[in-house]
Amino acid sequence: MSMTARDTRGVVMFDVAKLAGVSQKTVSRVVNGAPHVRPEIRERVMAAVSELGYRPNVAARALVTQRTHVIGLLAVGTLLYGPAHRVFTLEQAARELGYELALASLPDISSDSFHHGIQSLLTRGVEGIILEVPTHLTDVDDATFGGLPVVTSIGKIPGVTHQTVINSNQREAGRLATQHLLDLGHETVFHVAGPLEWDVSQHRRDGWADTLAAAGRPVPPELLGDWSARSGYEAGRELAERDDVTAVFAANDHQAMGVMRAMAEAGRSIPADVSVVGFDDVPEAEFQMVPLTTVRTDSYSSSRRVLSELVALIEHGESTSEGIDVACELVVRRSTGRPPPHRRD
Amino acid sequence: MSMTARDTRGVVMFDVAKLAGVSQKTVSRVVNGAPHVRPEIRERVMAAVSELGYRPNVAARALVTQRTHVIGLLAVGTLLYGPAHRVFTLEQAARELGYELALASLPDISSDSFHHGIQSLLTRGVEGIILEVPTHLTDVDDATFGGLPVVTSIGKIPGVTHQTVINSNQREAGRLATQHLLDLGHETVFHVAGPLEWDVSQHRRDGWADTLAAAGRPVPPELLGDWSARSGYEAGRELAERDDVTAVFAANDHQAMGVMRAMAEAGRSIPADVSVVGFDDVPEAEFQMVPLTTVRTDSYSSSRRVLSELVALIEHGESTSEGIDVACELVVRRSTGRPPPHRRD
DNA sequence: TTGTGAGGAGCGAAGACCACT
DNA sequence: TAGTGGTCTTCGCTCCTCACA
Repeated sequence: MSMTARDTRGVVMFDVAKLAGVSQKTVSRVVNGAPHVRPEIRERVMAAVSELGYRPNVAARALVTQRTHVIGLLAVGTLLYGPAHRVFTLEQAARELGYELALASLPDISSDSFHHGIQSLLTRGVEGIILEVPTHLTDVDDATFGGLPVVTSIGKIPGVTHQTVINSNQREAGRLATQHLLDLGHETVFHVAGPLEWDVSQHRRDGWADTLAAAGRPVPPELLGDWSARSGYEAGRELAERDDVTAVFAANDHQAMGVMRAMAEAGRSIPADVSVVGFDDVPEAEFQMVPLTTVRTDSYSSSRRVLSELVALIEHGESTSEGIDVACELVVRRSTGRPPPHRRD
Repeated sequence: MSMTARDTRGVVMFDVAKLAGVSQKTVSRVVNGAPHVRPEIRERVMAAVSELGYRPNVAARALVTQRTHVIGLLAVGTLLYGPAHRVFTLEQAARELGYELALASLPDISSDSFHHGIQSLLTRGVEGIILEVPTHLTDVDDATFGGLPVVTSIGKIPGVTHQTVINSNQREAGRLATQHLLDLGHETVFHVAGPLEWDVSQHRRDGWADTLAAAGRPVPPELLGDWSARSGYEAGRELAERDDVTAVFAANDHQAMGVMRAMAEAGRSIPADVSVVGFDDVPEAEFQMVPLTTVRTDSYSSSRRVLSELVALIEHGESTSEGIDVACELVVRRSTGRPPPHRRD
């Protein structure tokens, strides 16, 4: 008589022990790969485990070991390419290190939902927290995170001790994009920023502004987008009205697409009349009707760094390194070129 | 003397009880909103809870209640727009119903990683499973899922009893797209399908083929993509070589973008020479240099349906409904138009 | 002695049951 | 008798202690 599926639920260690003719403790040893078990007995136990379809109860284990092996991720804007991509690479990195990810995606950028999210993670028993939210939300102290280690790629959080900051070099990335356009001969570069509540927006913008300033060029006021192609389109329409716009750096690829669309609609051709640079290198950027020049960051290795930092903090209570820099790279395609030869003064 | 952050970890119900001057059981009642507690005592307990920063231990609770309130999601291709979007809408829907999502994203479409994923979910103590993977992987029976309820939008799984199938109408969607192109006067429609291991690819393709057949039109062999813009581009280059191609239906928007790129490169203009329809209505589809005509499905309501089905199965052991249809809608933009007037025979 | 196994306590919370009003 | 609150047991597992080769 074989077990039915339903029965499987109720199989506990004791049942396995009984079937294998050993003590429950021995089963525990086998299941956890502990030493001091004769190979013969080990096999007998394993056989009983698979015969009964035994599966250890994580709740019971967590209760006694005081460990959950769960890492909390607090994120915003998970419907956007960047954040979504980040979630999945982090999830994969977590799995590789023997942890699971508990996701709390905030519905909006408010202090309320931030604290809600944190509470929810703490309640779920996470052992560490990854913060992928704007720092300005984090008017907090150690108590907010229940003393857990915190890792973030968005900048140092004042008042929190157990934290590591991964510098993903957004500023440098903004510099790369801008310098590329200047090198092509553009007088200056216009910028369609992301929402300024996001730290990355600020960093990319700062990189842009710094580069222009360093080159002694005028720094035009930036336009603001919300990461969407629509917002890029709207900004693009404004820019298309001015005939001194020959180069635009958008804070992400989707905004850049919107800019390109607006330019096309206004009869400005890309890159002959206007050059456009994006950010993210989304997979389809290369296959736009005008392939998009963009900046790519190594998000995989960044995620892996973030996670190994956090795991080190959790398991040894110490950080393996201080600031960590992640590489970024300019990918030049067809949407950028020399400025048009004839320009009014 | 206030508690430090670290101490917060060790606060248990008994501590709260002591501080409030009641029994542990009473604290339990208050925390769980159980009746038979005087308002006065309730408040006293609440005060103690927040003073100590008490937070219930999920593991202990799960152990005794035999409930985890966790739903498992098995998904593939989570880096793609469609699946990623689905994960986040499902996660939100789960939260709304008081559950959490445990995500297992498969690294590849193999039977091995499928079973690994399932095992991982079962070990995590999920109470139900959402399957977002190709059905052909599921050569399984009830035992595979530990007798847990299963919900899927990809089609009925043979051999599994506790399941509900949400029909997301992919076939109808393929029909919509194809009929739109025929209505515009195109002789026939070419198709760049997704990987045929994915059920949705098959359904969309079937909808396309059926429509052509029903209209008595030739059904050209479909080209195969892998969901990426690159694969769309490659298919597009093949199509661009033929001068009888005036209409293309791509199985997703990114493939459609690749097709458009290839056409542009070959000097075929859109929609004057070639019409292109995509699928998904990704947010940037509207803001492509030629805004993309596409098919949109209501993924939010679909996710909500999937989840409420599963929760009903978990909590009452029964399905609230049989097959469920989810709406889809054609969004006509600029990438489709009448076929070019002059065509060779 | 040193491996190898068994027995018992306890993790934190909830439910059955009992004891007061 | 109802409403309130407390006591004791239990969930499944791991660790500590101890017994046996």
